[in-house]
Amino acid sequence: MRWSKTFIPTLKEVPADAEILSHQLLLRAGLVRKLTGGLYTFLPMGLRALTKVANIIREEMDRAGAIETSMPLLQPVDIWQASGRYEAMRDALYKVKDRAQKEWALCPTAEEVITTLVANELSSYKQFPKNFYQVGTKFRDEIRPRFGLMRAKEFLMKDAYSFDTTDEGAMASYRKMYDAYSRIFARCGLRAFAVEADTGIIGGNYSHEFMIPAETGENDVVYCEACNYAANIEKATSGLPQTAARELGAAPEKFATPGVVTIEALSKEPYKVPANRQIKTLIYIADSQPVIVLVRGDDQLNEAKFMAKTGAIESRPVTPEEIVALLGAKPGSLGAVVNVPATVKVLADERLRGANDMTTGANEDGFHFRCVSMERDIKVTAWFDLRTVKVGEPCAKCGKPLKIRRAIEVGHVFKLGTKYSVPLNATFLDEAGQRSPLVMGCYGIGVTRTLQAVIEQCFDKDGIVWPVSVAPYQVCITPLIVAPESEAMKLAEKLYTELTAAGLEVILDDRDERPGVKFKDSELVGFPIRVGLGEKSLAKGEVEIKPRNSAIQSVKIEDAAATVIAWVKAEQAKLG
RNA sequence: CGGGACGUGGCUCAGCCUGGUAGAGCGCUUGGUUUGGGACCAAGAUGUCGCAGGUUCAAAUCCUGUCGUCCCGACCA
Repeated sequence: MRWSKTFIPTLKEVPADAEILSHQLLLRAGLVRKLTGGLYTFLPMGLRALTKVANIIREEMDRAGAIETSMPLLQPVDIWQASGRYEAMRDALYKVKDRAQKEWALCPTAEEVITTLVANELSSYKQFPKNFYQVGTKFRDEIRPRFGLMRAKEFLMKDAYSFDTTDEGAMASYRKMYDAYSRIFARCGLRAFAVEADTGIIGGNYSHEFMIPAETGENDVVYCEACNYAANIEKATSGLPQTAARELGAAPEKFATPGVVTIEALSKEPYKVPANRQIKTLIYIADSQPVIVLVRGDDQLNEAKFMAKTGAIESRPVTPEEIVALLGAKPGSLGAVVNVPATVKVLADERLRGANDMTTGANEDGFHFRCVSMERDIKVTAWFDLRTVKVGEPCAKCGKPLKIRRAIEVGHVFKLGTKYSVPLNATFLDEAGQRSPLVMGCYGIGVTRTLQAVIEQCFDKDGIVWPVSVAPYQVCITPLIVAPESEAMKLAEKLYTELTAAGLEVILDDRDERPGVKFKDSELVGFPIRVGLGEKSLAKGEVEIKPRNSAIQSVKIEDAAATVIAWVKAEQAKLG
């Protein structure tokens, strides 16, 4: 490809509405342009890089035994209603109406479609296991698109769905995808790691997310360097001891706390009740039902855990007005000792189990109880792990201090079980003629997001530094004189032909620009290796070879092609 | 949806407080000089100052509303 014939609108200045570095580089290197919030046009360089990522994924999916398909983007809503996700997806599901006012959904993911296919077409145990995948556009009505391609309304995703006849089979399918994912991200030049994850509305009971460490990520990951434990903070647990038991008074004792409405205020003079001896009482509305949640005063409720444990599809904190109506007191004086309506569930964090001599609100403005025992004085409906892990807490597996870092989620694997196969009737007949639901798994990779994650991880002060596996072109030939009969241009053409014939992807910068402009542009766009052809080096019978990630070297003209080919092959080998 | 910021040529921004002829740099066009790290000189083109109302002799500037963008939170590949 000739630079002058393609379209690479590089930007010298940083666009005002791009905050994070990878988003700025995406725009500055001329990979994409925004149409409007969350919607981007892929320009030639961006599309080539995106296609590279998609093809790496395809190769690894095929290698893992998955088979490629393509499912409709426009889906009938009745299958969404059948799976129960029409409700669960809520506003994230884009809906459109046709001329008959019938409602359709724009594909955010395709469990319903593939399960319907399998239900209709496959019925014998002999036909399984099967794993169907596709690489296609997905739509989500994001509350807030941001960070360029990271969270967009429309994005490219690889989604795969496995069907097995047994739980062990499903586990094996899961493992295959897990391993394929590790290879995919490594081949993209990414340092990815897997963490235990919450399943959210996709469902199932076992799940890992693949994360790219990055300060601009939207996830907090808890990890242990000693034993490799790693989990999304929405799921992570630690090995903290339960609250120590103490001598306990005969009964809860009410005392006046005028104006005290925070844990912190109660921990100070004159009360001096440390936060770890207080019970924090939170009220949520989960699927329109009020629920009381108790965590220790120095702990933070983890809403993802709350959602997962209660199975709620929607929850929110109550309003102050609702609290007064429910418990008779304003926030700051709430507790679960007295005046709790019998219909309201009380969920307590495991860390409070056995705790006594605790202090909590009295459901009366300006009063608290002390000498409260969780077991004796509070009717707990259910105990769960509901707290958020904090940095430095001991690892539950090995006791070493846990760390927390930000990360970008690029992939997610789920063991779904029969969540979709049962309602959508995807069953098989076993050897005995018995009908059972298929055991499913689903596996997603955000392709566009992965592309941006590569940029987020591979850059320097001059621009993108593509791994050869993802680069739009592997080689950039830069003649400094472009007159057709010049020695530089003739040699450039010759090299172009040789390298292309050797199977490399090459761009020839034939623009009549000053050297500085061409060098800066090639570095900004980030081609892995550049061949510079100018009068100075040609006079010595040499060309200049500049890998993007290392120093410039002079090479004899006759060795140029071989050197470049060897370099690219070596880089490819490094990525596996 | 809640909290914050911002909308002025293709891009980055100044001007607004204190109303009075719409600016700079980059980019673009033409000519010339340059030619190994984002050149220089000259001449040009490009704006309903987001939109709609209002105040005023006069609004980019003040007021009201509205739309859009970005940042923080809930959502997720």
